[in-house]
Amino acid sequence: MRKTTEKSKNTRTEIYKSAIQLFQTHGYEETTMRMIAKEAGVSLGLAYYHFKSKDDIVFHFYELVQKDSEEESKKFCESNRDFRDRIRHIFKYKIEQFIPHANFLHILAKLSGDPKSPLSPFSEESNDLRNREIQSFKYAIENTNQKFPDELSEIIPDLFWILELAVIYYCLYDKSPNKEKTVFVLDYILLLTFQFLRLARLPIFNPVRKSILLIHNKIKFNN
Amino acid sequence: MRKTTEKSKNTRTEIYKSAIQLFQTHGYEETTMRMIAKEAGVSLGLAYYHFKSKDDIVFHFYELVQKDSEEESKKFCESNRDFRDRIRHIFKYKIEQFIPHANFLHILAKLSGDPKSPLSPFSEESNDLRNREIQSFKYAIENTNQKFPDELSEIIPDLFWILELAVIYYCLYDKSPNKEKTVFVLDYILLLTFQFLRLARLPIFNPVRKSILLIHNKIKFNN
DNA sequence: GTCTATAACCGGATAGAC
DNA sequence: GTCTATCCGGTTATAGAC
Repeated sequence: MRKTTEKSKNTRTEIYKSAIQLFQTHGYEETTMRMIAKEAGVSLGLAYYHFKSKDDIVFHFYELVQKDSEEESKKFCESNRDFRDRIRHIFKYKIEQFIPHANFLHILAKLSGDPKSPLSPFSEESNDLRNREIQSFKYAIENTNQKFPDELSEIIPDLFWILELAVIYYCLYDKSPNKEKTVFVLDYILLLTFQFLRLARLPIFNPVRKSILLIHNKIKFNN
Repeated sequence: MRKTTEKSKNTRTEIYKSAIQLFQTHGYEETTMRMIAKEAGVSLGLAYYHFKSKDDIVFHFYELVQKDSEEESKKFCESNRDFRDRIRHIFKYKIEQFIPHANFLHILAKLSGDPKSPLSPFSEESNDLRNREIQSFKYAIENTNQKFPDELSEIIPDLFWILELAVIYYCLYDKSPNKEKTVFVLDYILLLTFQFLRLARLPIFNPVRKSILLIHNKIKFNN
């Protein structure tokens, strides 16, 4: 499946674009691989040569979103030193990327819900994707004035990754136009998070921090 | 699809048992509806008469688990007044029910991940299931000596339901034998939860409680 | 309403020729 | 890399028996 020639790459892109367009207009389930192939002007077999399954196309969509939001967040961090702004931007940007594709986002949820699927946030195949996303949060932490609870600072990126997962899930279920419910809730989720981070530095929080560290250490989802 | 006769009920049960048994031994994907029908000694058509899809069998499994754990938790609450014990028991019991079925649990995750599926925790169809589960937590709160943060006490059942959701998800992904990783982590999750509940009653937590209430009010997943 | 039997549809996925 | 033919299994349809 190496993409050596330029032509091959174009074909793959053509198939991908046809698929996404059909997903948007007809919905995922209603779109058949045969339709995708026809729309892209190629044979069914070729579609499967480039994408090993229908789901795989959605996985590719997710990869592109991931790559894009990574670059965007890096760029944003360079021009902005405020941790809260950085975090808010990472979350907001990802949601915005989802908005035009509301018609087939539920497949993301379905796929990621299956531990066997490469799209599962805990699968082998998405290790790379996950680590890169966590890396974005690590990046956001650097060169910022934000103070973190001492022992927790190491695992803050992981915690934010989990929070992001939760927000994304909520977003996938969100039926409101332009995901406005998610956007609204997000602000308060972040408010809560930062309120909590501030309190978590207090001495009375010692046992809580200990528990969190212990749990995190046991779970170790990012190898 | 009304089950009037005893015979019909038995047939349905037979199909269900055959299916579950095959799922356990061969795995969900490897088990075909034709195999299930054959194993149950009925025609393919009849299998579809009793279950509208292959997924529907898994949904039925979840219903049974839910019903069973509801009754069990009610019974337990009658003999035990300690809130922590009650909560721990609800969580543990559910995990234990999953253990023998580790082979096809990933389908639960997949189904529930799809907002369109009746198994989705936020879908219309599972409103009833969800409300009953939340009811279990409400039941656990009654007649107990546990103190709760004032304004939060109303929404504590909902919060525990979300926590349970998270634990179940972790459990579904857990590959360790007999879900021992989940069982281990669960204790610390609950420890953390109760540490937090205790702290949440302090005055410095006023703004945090406010945020939680606001978010909960906006989300309103249980209609 | 419950059940059998069988054929057919449909679409995801694969094999193998070129 | 690309195509055509084929498989496979979930699902549906039909026609009839009790």
